[in-house]
Amino acid sequence: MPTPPPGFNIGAVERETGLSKDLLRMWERRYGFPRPARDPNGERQYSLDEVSKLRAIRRLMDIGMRPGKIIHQTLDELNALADTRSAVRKDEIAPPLERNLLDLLKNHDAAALQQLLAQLVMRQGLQQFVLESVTPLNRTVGDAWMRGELEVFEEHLYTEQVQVALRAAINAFPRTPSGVPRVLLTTFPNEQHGLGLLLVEALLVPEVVHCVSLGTQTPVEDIRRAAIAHKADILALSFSGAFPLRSAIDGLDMLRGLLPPHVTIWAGGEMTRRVRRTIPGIVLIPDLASTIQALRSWRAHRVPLNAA
Amino acid sequence: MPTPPPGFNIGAVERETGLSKDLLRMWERRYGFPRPARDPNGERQYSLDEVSKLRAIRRLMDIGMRPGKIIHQTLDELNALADTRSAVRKDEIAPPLERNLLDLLKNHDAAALQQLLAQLVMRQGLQQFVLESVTPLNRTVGDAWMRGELEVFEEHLYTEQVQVALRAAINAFPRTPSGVPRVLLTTFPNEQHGLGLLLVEALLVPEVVHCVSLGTQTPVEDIRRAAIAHKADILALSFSGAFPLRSAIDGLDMLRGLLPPHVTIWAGGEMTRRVRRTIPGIVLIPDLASTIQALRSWRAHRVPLNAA
DNA sequence: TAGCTACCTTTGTCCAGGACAATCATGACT
DNA sequence: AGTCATGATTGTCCTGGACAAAGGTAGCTA
Repeated sequence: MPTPPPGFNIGAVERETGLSKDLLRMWERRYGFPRPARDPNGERQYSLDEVSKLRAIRRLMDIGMRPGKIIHQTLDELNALADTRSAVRKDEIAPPLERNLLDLLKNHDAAALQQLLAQLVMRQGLQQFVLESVTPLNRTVGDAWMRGELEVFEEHLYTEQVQVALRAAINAFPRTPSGVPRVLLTTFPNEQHGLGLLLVEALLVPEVVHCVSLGTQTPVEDIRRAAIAHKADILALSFSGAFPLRSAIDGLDMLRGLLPPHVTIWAGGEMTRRVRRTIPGIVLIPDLASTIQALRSWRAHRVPLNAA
Repeated sequence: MPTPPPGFNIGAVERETGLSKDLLRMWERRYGFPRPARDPNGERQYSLDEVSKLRAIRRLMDIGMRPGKIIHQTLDELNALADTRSAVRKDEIAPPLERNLLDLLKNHDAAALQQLLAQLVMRQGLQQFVLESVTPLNRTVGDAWMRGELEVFEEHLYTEQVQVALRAAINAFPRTPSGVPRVLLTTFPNEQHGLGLLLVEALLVPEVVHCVSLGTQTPVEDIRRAAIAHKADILALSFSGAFPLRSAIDGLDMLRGLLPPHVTIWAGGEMTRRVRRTIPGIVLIPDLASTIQALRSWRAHRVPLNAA
């Protein structure tokens, strides 16, 4: 049994793209794409090309395009479409940092990568590191992966090394159990990406905020209990781009009803860009920089109230 | 519109319990549970009780029970079942460290917990900390959680804090890019638990080993590429107790075939206790202490060969 | 005793195709 | 400009059938 990568079954594609099985079948029925091969057992076998195109479509939908309009374009056309979106960025001089990073990743030089990140933290300070280095680097790595320029394991290595650098830097700050506000960080079930939590923590810790992270995938009911048990002032939830919008909004609505009104709820991460309307009682954090604004806003409104 | 908690639709239950929609419908057809009410539109509306019981079933399945055997028990009986499993330990005198830890967790005192762990690392050194403190504490927390004495979020907090302590301690060691052997750490897809990787890394780093971790869930083909790209001497894979034995063995066999023979493969974690026979070309690491033995063994056999 | 094989049972995922509600887009009307 | 009705688009849920993968057992053999 030498070669494992002949095709993806529908479950694998669901995991890879974040598009539900039902939806994949529906698109096939309605639009004729994707039209995967079938294995001897009649089950769909998606090719790598199909999965790549699905990812590209997913990405464009995340920024507001409708599937019916783009599903029949070729992968190249879709990439071109995505490019026009970020044309501004493209025209800039290829930033040396990004190139450097990609080179290190492709050479699998973990040590040098680690050193580069540590150096950046030192030079820029933690907050600036997050806002000005990690954010664009994430984007670079994400784009490169989308285009198939990076292997999965190379992207894993990057994520891991960024986490190491962030944890180290966060630990360098003194613990502040008396910090205000008290922020509880976690994600909903089925959200595996914890990097966002760490990024937010890295932004807050220098502001003398008391952060408690539960890691990823806490059930809603347990989030409620945790927020109360930890006397959280703010509950910060992170959602990756692939997170189903509907699930997120339902869960947020439910949480808002379950928690006392003095607990502020923040919802951040890639997914929040897809949210059109405002969600009552929820503060949306569409990008990392907004985290600090939201914190300032909380302090302006809440602290005087409590102190009075 | 505050929150109507009358029922969960099937998508919500999938999120809450991690059981797929297909599976929920299949259980209803086959076992008659859960049998949710229907809304005016004919769609399933699961009650909170049903969701709670589903969660309990899921927990027991995670430790190896089969759904058919337990699905008709009441919620109380299920909790009792979880109890019997750790009855032996119940009788033992609870060591003070364990009691202390559980108290801190139930008081949600993240700061004190953090301090306790940091103190233990200092006092015992990293390796001893892992072997003599973390291992029994993990067990304590796991048992308490199974018994329902700990909330999910309390268990999450513990895991998170241990990770913080371990990362900090690992970072205190100098990077050793020239360390030998070179160890690559990761897990198979569908294995979300990464704590085991960190524990192994914590044991190896003091031995001047060069560790590169890819985090969790790397596809087999990418593990192969990563091992080659990183020139790994040892590939260390971690499996939690719930990991399907068959998948693990197949994956390991395949990897063994894909990798050159001079790459040693270690398989560790709870799952390995269930492995009866030996797997050709794979070194089983049934407990953490064996990691160090395996390392010594590697050094005894391999280094002379390479040096010769 | 330990390992293997064959066979039966249990369990989870996939399939087809129908239905329908929520969302989006458009255009007419105030 | 804003608001409302209308029609098209889009995603989720439904039923009930099929089947393969994993677990478990018993008998055979070294």
